[in-house]
Amino acid sequence: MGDDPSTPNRRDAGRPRGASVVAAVLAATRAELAESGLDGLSVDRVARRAEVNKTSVYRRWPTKEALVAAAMDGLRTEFADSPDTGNLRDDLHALAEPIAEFLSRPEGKALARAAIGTGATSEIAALASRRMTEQASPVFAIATRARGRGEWHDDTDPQQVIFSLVGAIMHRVLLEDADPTGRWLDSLVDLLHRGAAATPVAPPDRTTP
Amino acid sequence: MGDDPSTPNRRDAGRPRGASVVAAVLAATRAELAESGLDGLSVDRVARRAEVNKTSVYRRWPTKEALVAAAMDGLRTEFADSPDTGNLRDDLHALAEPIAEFLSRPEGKALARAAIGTGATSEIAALASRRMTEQASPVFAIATRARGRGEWHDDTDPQQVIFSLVGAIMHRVLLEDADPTGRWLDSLVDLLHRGAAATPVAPPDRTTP
Amino acid sequence: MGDDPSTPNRRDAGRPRGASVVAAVLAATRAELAESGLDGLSVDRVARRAEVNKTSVYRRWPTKEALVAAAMDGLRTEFADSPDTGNLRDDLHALAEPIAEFLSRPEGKALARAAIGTGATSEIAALASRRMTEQASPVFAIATRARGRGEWHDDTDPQQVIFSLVGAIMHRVLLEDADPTGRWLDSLVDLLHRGAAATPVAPPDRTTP
Amino acid sequence: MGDDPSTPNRRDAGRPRGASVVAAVLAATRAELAESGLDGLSVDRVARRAEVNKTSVYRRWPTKEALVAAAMDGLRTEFADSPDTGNLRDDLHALAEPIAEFLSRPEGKALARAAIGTGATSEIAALASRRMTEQASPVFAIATRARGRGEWHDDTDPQQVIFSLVGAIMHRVLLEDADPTGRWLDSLVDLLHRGAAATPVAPPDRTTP
DNA sequence: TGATAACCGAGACGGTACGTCACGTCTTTAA
DNA sequence: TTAAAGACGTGACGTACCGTCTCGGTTATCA
Repeated sequence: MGDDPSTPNRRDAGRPRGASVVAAVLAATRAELAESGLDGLSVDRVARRAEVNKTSVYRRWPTKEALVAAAMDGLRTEFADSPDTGNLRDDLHALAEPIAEFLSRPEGKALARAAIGTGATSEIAALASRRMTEQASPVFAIATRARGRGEWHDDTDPQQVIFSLVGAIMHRVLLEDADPTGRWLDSLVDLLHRGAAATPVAPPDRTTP
Repeated sequence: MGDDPSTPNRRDAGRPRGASVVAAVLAATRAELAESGLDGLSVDRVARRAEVNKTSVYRRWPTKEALVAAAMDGLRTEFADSPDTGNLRDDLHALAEPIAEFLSRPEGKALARAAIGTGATSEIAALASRRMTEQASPVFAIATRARGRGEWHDDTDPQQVIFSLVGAIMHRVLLEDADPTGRWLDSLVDLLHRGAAATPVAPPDRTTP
Repeated sequence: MGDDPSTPNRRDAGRPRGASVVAAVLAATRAELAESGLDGLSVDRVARRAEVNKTSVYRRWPTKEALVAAAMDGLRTEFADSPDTGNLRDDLHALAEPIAEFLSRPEGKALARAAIGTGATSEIAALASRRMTEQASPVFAIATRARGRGEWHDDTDPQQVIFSLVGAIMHRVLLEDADPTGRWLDSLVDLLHRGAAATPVAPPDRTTP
Repeated sequence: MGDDPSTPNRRDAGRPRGASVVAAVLAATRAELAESGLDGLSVDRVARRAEVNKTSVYRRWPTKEALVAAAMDGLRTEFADSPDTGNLRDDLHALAEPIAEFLSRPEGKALARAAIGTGATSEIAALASRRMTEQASPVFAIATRARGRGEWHDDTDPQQVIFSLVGAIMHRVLLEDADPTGRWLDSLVDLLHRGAAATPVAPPDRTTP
């Protein structure tokens, strides 16, 4: 006794949490979310589906929010790096494409719905925002490159471009229930490209003399 | 059976539905919606708040959806007529402004959240879409006028302009929890104006020779 | 309108309570009590057994105590009138017999256990006391009659006689798990009769000269 | 595994059981029992109060019953020897007094309640019976002495006297929530003394010639 | 004017889910 | 081996809403 350096601040005592439980619950949560939406989501059913006890769910995730957020956190789509295609239009398209893809998937839709449905202050919305920010960050690099090439309109806020993009896609996916397919997305990117570009842009498919 | 003409085909017998009940319930619904959001909404509480019996609520609106839709139907903002300002940019701004205003109000937010949260097939989303369509319809007139003046870019789909506008505003209001204020909205309209316009647009504040 | 005397203080509004529910629940409660004892009693199980919803149970009986008390209230054994047999000893026996019988039955045992187990201030104990008092009241009549015949010992408190009687029976039934059968009860009554009587008492079966 | 003397034939290896754990747990159990009664008793709370782990409780006492029984076993009141006062009445009083005293104390009450509440077949009831039997055993000596003095009524079963005594006290303490005070106890002993005695007994305060 | 039919308030009812608590078993690390 | 720590399945707790139902009492309209 005395200045015992090995103070028993045992932080790793006790039976460790079974990894399988976490996985099963989160998977079940994602499945339920995709099927029934956020407010059709019941902890009881999630637990039943994961073949895990309700208390085991509550032990880790004290609120439904936290559970959904955790489930969504596992969705980390790898859409981080958008390549330098050499021109603004294709850079924007490369940025938009994985976002559209993500929001087309049931889980992506569910996350978006949940984020919007629960309000801006919710944990879920925060998560979604974080995701979006991660994804949106390349837009600054794109803008910088474009500006270097004289392609960027000075008055354009890069964030506004990306948010318009995302907003339009969300509108299409969540309210119109339509897919953000290739042609549609092309057209949208063209629209915003013209808005962001310094000079008039030739129509993409018609050859200019 | 029988061709008795005096058969009591009385369709309008009985005590008529009190109008006050409708008003009270819808008002209570709107209030609860603004306070607690869509899934914090309980018929029991609405009825209690309206000082009306639960049965009287269910008699008219069989589902929670229908109730919310009816409540929202009373929101008819008068944003139908956008004037002809003589140029595309201001036409677009005149179109965007009331939308932004509507989505800033608590009830507007609530409607948007509800529409998105309940899924694209829901009655509420249908209502929201209808509202949006009503509001968006002038965009075709705007496009036609602009085309007449040689201001409209041929490849631009008017719908896509309006949906980008709405989507960007929704993103700002519902996810970023920020107001779509004058400067921000100006900037957004500029962006989309440039996208929709046939020719390069001079920066709004710098005079070009 | 005006001074309407028939003020709508409708006490009988609403759907009337189904009598069958009450009966089923109380029966189930008694059965569970007899099987599992007081703290083996679960509202969940009672409801399941009665094929009634849990909420329907809670609607009427807010606590487990109240439920048990109500169930026990249905036990009103008809042991109110003890006849005048003409002598003290038989009067006492006539008083003791139905008590012993009641405490031998499973429900009687359960009530006694519950009353004692939950503490003297509980609703159940109050009920048990009431029952006991109802039953014990004839002891005063018995004492009065006996005093008239010169059979009652002046210093004896009638209540103490009845409480000794009940206490002894409870001890036998609840702690020794033995039946208060005829011979044993005879003997107990004899003991207390001698204690309560003014003069020495001859043994019941041996003839005195 | 040869006969290596230094082979750890460790029969006493491992961490020794801390004696303090037992004491702490039993003390906590008694405290909780007195506070919350038998079914307000939770192993979790006991462990927390004793600042001991739940596991350590279960290691020693596999059931709640066993725990309570063990806790009660520490109550050994020293009421074993009742002196020979030379007459039956005072012998009985000397026997009754410590019993009444024990049942007045909170722990005594708790034990009695627990014994009755858990049913006759429970470990606790067995313990209580054992206690009672230990305490009651002198009644045979008392009866024998009284019979020697011609004071004992032949038909009286000594056990029945003691059980009536105990039963009456329990009734008073557990159901009436009253103390078995001196005067009341005197009166009870008188009643049973008269019942047990061979000859009529003079009132204790009036002198007979 | 009176029957008829709908409205309305009140509340019972069977469900489902909520989030919490205690149980007793188990698995792990530290002493 | 014991102890502390805590995960885990089980099951009950008491509450809140859901949507349906059965009542009694109230208005209207129509015969």
